[in-house]
Amino acid sequence: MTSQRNAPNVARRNQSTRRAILTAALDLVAEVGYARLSVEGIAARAGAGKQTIYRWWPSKGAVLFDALLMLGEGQGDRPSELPDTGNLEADLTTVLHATVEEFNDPRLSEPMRALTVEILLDPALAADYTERLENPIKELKRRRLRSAQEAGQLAADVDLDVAIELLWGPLRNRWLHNEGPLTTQFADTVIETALNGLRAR
Amino acid sequence: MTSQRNAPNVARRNQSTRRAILTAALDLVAEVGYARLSVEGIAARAGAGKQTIYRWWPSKGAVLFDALLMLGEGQGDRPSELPDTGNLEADLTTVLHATVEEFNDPRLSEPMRALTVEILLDPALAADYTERLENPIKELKRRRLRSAQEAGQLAADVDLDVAIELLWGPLRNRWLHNEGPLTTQFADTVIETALNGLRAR
Amino acid sequence: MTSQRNAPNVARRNQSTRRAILTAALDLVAEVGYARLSVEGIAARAGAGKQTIYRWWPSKGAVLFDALLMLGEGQGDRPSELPDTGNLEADLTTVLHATVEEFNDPRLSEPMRALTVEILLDPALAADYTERLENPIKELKRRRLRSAQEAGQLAADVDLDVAIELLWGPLRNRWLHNEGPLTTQFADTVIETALNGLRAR
Amino acid sequence: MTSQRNAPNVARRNQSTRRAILTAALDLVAEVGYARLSVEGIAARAGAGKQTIYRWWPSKGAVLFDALLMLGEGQGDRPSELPDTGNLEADLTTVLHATVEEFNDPRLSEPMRALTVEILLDPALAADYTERLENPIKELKRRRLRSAQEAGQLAADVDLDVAIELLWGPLRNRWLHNEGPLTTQFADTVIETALNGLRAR
DNA sequence: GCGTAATCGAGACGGTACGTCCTGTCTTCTT
DNA sequence: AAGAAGACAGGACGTACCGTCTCGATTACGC
Repeated sequence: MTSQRNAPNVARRNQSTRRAILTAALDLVAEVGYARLSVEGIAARAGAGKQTIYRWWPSKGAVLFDALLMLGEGQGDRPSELPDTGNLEADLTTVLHATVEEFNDPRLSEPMRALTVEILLDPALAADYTERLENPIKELKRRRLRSAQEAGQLAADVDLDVAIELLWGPLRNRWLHNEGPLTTQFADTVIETALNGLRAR
Repeated sequence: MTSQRNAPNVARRNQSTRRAILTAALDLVAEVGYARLSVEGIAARAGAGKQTIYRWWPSKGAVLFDALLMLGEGQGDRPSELPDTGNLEADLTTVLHATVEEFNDPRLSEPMRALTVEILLDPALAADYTERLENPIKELKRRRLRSAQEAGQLAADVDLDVAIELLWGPLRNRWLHNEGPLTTQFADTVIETALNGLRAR
Repeated sequence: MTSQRNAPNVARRNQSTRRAILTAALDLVAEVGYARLSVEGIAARAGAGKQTIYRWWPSKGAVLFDALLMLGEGQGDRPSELPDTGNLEADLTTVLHATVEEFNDPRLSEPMRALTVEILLDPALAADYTERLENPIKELKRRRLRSAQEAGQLAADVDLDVAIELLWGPLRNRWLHNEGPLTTQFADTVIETALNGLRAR
Repeated sequence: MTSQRNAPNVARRNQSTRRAILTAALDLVAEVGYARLSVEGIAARAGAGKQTIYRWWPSKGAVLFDALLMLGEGQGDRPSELPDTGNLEADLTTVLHATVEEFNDPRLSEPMRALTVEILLDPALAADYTERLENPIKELKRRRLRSAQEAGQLAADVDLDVAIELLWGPLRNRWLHNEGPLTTQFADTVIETALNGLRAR
């Protein structure tokens, strides 16, 4: 979280403590699950005082959010563009297969589910999440689809946000609501069905 | 010895207390939101003892679930079939417009969001929900789509579950994650796009 | 403490828990001293929840007060009169020697010092203490001195409250402020000096 | 190597900061009472760093002690002798009336009560206090009483420390334990009773 | 129609965690 | 070096709920 109540002096922040807290949060979510995750537990595990957590984060959800961002930074990801080989279907397959993999990795999946739930309960956190993660990623998707549209691979009158929802939504839903196994084959079916439409022709 | 600790005598159950508890749960979710809903609060509001709640429901999520079912019964809904006029697109429009309306009604929407969150956190509740609500409803959808398929309005090789996801998923996602305004126009766009597919032709 | 904020149901009070808490308070004062005594510590030692303490007592000082009263009850004391043999000086000697003994018993002395300090800081507790302990005891003293006055052993115009202060005050001060050793000999000197006065004659 | 961690260079001490801290301590005791006095609060009020306080004083009681000494210095008191007109009773009356006045002045009384409490809890502070304030003052009292003894106004066999206690104790007790109104009349009664003794004659 | 057994309201209880306050130490930058 | 500022680990505060557990006081059956 960037915005704070009373703006502690960020320059003096102890970075190793920050890392210890974020790591502890990830570890604990993995170990005991989100429902039993507590600020007290994170502080104890990190060897930090509770006040140190409350100084920098407004809620345990915000800690988890930063922890996930840290995880991402570590992997050097945050690409500035989605792949664009000129073949939309192939590129979507690449991207969604990677997503399937992430969703199936408990190290990522557990804290992401936890964060998602927290976001459903905490509008402030939701706003932060939308701004810092969802919107940028959605913009990447939008750009890729616009490029496809210009290349004539996507119908000109398609609403790109609806297209994004048709392509990425089903995967997220299966994951979040445990509505079935997350397989690359499912991703393939979704892509094909969304591109071709349901209608008989 | 048939009687167990966990087998209270349903016949003796006080129905007016039951209703008071479910009503209190709905009222409180509306008033203070899900995050601040507590069993203690429900009991106090309902003029009931906490034990009475714990005797009949395993969690506050289960109370909320029953409360929503009660809400539904009152409206005499629970149709045994989705409308089937022979025109799939028209029927989908009818159904999804009704869904839009439900999602925009705070009396239904707030407790439904709360229940959804609880389901994400509580596998036992999730199983109950899947069995008692989600599966029956999904079966209705599946039947309507199968009928369309047989009538040649849907491609023969379409996976019906994926089709359901493409048609109903975007609405639920917008609602659950507050990702945009829930309008009948959005529903129309989704239906059209899903039926026709994204591909230029 | 008798007066409570929101009057919990005294009839349902768990007496063994009450005793456990009071005993724990006494033990902890003896072990770690008053400065490090905490409600949290008492609860932990007693195997009780903190709320149980806060339900029945407004402060740790009040717990300590009740603990001391319990200690007194156990010893079957709380005499309804001070000894009155007809010989004032002898009776005062008896009483003050007993007081010296109490002050020199760490089991009583430590919690009493702690309570006294707490009373200095907490007017509500002070009022309770005055009403339930100090005033009754002072009345006993007053009665004994009045009897002596009527027997012609005390000057008729002596203010009894001042007399009490001259006789009992020095002992309490030595004890509370650690101003010297608490001996029976000191008590004797005080009695003699107070009775005879300072003036040369 | 002479310099130690615990030996700050007194010569470099910022006197205006020292005064600001002592003044803040007095102000805060007056405003919020002793129980809510905190080092943090003093530092904030004084515009000083907490470390500056911890560098020069071992406890908040010590700060309060110095603050009171500062208050005394300002009034130019610290007499080297108690008044000795040859009339003991008159001189005692003069002195105790002045004491009554001090105890009734909240500017002095509040921090003195606070300091007294702190002394009861902190043996190190108690030792300091005894050495720097109590003993010198007691020596003044002892000298005045010895002079009276030599002048034949006090019985030759009277223990001077007990006499001091009989004369000054009752006033202090009334003040510290709020045991009644502090009036010059009370002081007069104490003096008279202590000098003449309780015994009928 | 009368015990008797379960439900019910009430709420005390042992706990866990909350978010806040303060302690005493430490670090950093300023004077 | 001392000082202002304030982050930090830690401990305790007093509160809110959890889920379990007694308590009488109503019920509503089954004999």
